[in-house]
Amino acid sequence: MPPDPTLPATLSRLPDEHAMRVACSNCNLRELCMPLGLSTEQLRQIDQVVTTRRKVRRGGALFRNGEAFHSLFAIRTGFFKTCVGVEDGRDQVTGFQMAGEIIGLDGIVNDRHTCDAIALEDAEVCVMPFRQLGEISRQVDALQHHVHRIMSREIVREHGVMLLLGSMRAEERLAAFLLNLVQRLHARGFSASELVLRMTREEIGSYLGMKLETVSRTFSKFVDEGLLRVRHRHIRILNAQGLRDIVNERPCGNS
Amino acid sequence: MPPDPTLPATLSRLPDEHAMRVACSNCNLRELCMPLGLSTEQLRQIDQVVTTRRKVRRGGALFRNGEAFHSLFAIRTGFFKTCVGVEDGRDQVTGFQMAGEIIGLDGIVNDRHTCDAIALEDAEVCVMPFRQLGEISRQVDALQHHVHRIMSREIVREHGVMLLLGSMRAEERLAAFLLNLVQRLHARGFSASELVLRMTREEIGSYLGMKLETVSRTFSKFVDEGLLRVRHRHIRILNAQGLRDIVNERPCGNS
DNA sequence: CGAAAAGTTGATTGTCTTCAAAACTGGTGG
DNA sequence: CCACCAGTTTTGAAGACAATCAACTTTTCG
Repeated sequence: MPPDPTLPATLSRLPDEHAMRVACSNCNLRELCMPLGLSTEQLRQIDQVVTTRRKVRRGGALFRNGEAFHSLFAIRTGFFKTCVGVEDGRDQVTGFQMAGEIIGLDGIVNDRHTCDAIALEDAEVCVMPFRQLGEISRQVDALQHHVHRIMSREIVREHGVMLLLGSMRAEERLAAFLLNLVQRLHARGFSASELVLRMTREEIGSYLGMKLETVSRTFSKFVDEGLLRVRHRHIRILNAQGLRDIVNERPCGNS
Repeated sequence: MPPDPTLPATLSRLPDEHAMRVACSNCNLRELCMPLGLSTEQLRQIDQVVTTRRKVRRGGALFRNGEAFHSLFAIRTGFFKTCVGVEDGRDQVTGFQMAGEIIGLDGIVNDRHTCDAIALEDAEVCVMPFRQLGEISRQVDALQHHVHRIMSREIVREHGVMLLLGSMRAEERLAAFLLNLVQRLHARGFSASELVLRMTREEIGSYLGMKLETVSRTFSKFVDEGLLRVRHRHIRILNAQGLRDIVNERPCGNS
């Protein structure tokens, strides 16, 4: 099946100025996307994994449910959400992705994407054709293992989300969400206590399995308790330990 | 790393009568675990992926959170649950696995398992040392792709669970769960309308993010509505379309 | 058989959703 | 520059759904 022309993901592409010269070996995000401790020869091979880059405007789709799968994408800049939609209108955000993270793993199993990847701000990604990735990972052990680790990490992350959705209450969910977000941002050189949300309350709610009103109320509650300062999408964490306590303290020892 | 003797998963091992002769090439489950359409030469190589088998008694652990990761496991017989536990006692079942399914993918990322795999009935698994799997998949393209597909399938499955946990109500969750279970059993030659649950109401509840009482009540409701016949763990589906309608019908068109 | 585990059912409570209204934000164009 | 509008966010009140607490039954297994 050719991609549906009524929903051209290409609309969201910015004009590629020129064929952009890309090389992982020079990339400052390499330590996030690629295995460490490679020889110069291996680095040279790795450079062949990424052929091109692609820009996606805010609101645009990197790929959509149903589209043919060809490549994984490494996020260079910007912020994405992935969501699975159901024909009946139900919609679930399955994750938020930022620089250095890999997106598109869902498409491998059936050569077809099974979720939408939407840019929450103007973004640029490295395109990694999956065929080439497989070929080169057959030559570079470290790359093969790296691909396995990335997929395993995603599985483990989703276990965490299942724990969150299956057994936490609204406050615990939001606290865990904020701590996770700020920790990932911190690992990328941003503040450990301040963050700007790239997503709406509704998107947060969809991810956390709660309604946008509940998200908003819970933010307000945290503010009242002196845990956060919230101004629109700008969040400052005033008491990180307090948030951690909310996540970990079982209110009454139940499962 | 040798297995930690303080947490001997080996306790649950049944005595291996002899070194069991194992060969995927003769296995009747091969089509579930392994790629299709292999040459005889490739089949010969694949036979080296599985070195041994291992038995696990009902209630025993195939592996536990924190144990060193060495191998993936293909289930030959029996039924498992995987669950992530938190020190504070919270516990979430992340999946139920049956014959032909692969278990242990969570351990790849940090060379350490991050969940428990517990046998819900006496079981036997094929041990696939991950190192060998990587080596052989470098030689057999189809195997490499197969491993990628297995991991991707798990990611997609978990997306489905997130959708379930994040946006469905109790009845929808249980209906979806039963349909999924019976569909997988049917694919293995069992009835399309009858099944025996291997897990308790509490385990179902943990997986579906609801309490055991709610699981029980929802079963009763389905019985009242003529959708099921339930006797203990023996379930007969009387109206599969009715269950599908419950999953798909949005009660009032919301998200 | 007897004890422990698993399952059912009822009554009550609590959390989150729903519905509703108002305030705020940011971008557009007069 | 300001008014305006759509989208987003906050907050309140009422209601729904599932959790909790509790009692009892049934099943399983040593």
